[in-house]
Amino acid sequence: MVGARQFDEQEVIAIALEVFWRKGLHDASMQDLATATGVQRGSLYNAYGDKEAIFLRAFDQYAGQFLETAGNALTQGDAAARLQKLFDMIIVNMTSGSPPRGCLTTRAALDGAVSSAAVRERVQNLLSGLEHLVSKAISSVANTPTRIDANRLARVVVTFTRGLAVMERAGYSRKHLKEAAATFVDALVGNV
Amino acid sequence: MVGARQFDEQEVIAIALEVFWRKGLHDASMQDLATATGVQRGSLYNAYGDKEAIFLRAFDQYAGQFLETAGNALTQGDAAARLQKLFDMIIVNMTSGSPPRGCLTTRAALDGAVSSAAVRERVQNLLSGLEHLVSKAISSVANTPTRIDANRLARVVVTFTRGLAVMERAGYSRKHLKEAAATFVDALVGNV
DNA sequence: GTCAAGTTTGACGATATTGTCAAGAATAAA
DNA sequence: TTTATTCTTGACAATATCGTCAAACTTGAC
Repeated sequence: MVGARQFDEQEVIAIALEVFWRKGLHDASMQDLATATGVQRGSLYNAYGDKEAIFLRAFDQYAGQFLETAGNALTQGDAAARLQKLFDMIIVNMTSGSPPRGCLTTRAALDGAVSSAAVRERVQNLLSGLEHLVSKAISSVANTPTRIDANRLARVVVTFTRGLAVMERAGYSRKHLKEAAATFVDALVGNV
Repeated sequence: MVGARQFDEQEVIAIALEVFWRKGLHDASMQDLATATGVQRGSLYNAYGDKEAIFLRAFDQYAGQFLETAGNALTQGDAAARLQKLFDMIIVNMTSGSPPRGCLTTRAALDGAVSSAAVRERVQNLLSGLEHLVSKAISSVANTPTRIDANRLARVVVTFTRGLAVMERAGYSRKHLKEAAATFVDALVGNV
């Protein structure tokens, strides 16, 4: 191919992910991305079309990593331990950095600029993917009789993770979030 | 007082509340507020100073109504019934309108423009106010032995309400949200 | 080396939004 | 009715975006 691209796409998308994570899809400008990546605005437009396209690439990369990590967290121990590990992972994920960067997915879901069907779809896919993992993890624990349907329970768990993301933005520390998650697991276990 | 204000402040704030509810603090412009209220931008600047000041007035009005309604929902029946009523109220609140307007508080918490300490403080106050109401409602139910501390449980309940708000933005219908809330209550009750 | 194709660059016009201000209008008090 | 005070109005400058484009540049293929 002639006229080769002058930048490393992997790196640019990775940096864009950080920018979106910090500022959100709406608040991150093309100039922000250009400055952070060292690639001029015009080049980014040429390579990807628009900001949303860059976001979608970054989000897809993030979603893959996230679901993989979540899947790993959900493999060991009984139902309570699995959920606890999942929450630990998610809470660390959203409270890392200084200041904490929050949850990319939740921010994307709430972003006013999400008139875009594509972004909404990615968010839904990630959440339903997580729901599926949780449901499998719960129902695959051999000796845990489930009074409540695993799918419904999984939806509650996913919804609670979203709640944690909001509470983080409201000012809750990692410690507070972990305490809330522990209480949640404690309240559920033995009654499912 | 000479040079009297030409508009009804109550009405302007009420309309501003609707605009912020629809668009969020960040996305609603002064021009949006001017158009919706019929009051010119200059007059709004003169009367309130800036957009955030208008938001704070609108939010304070909203928060008062919200907590009052929440308090009413939490007064009848056993713990499960009270929580169920609270969730019903909150879900109806966030799924009203077409398209659904979502949750003002959650949007404010996630809004990128919330570098403002004042807005964050209002959000925290509303959430802790709700937490307090829930805690009181749970612990005041006479014959409900609480294995888990009422305050901790209340925090979990509030966190879950925030999760519902996110799921609504992700595309969940009123029906889906009610089902999730019912499952949540079902899973908790009998194990608290 | 030459060349064609894709990439980069810097500038341009178009919008949108903010906050301010001077001049005119309206009002309640004297 | 006069007057002082406050409000309203429309325009202004300052930014910050976006998306586009022609010209220059780079690169790999021939």
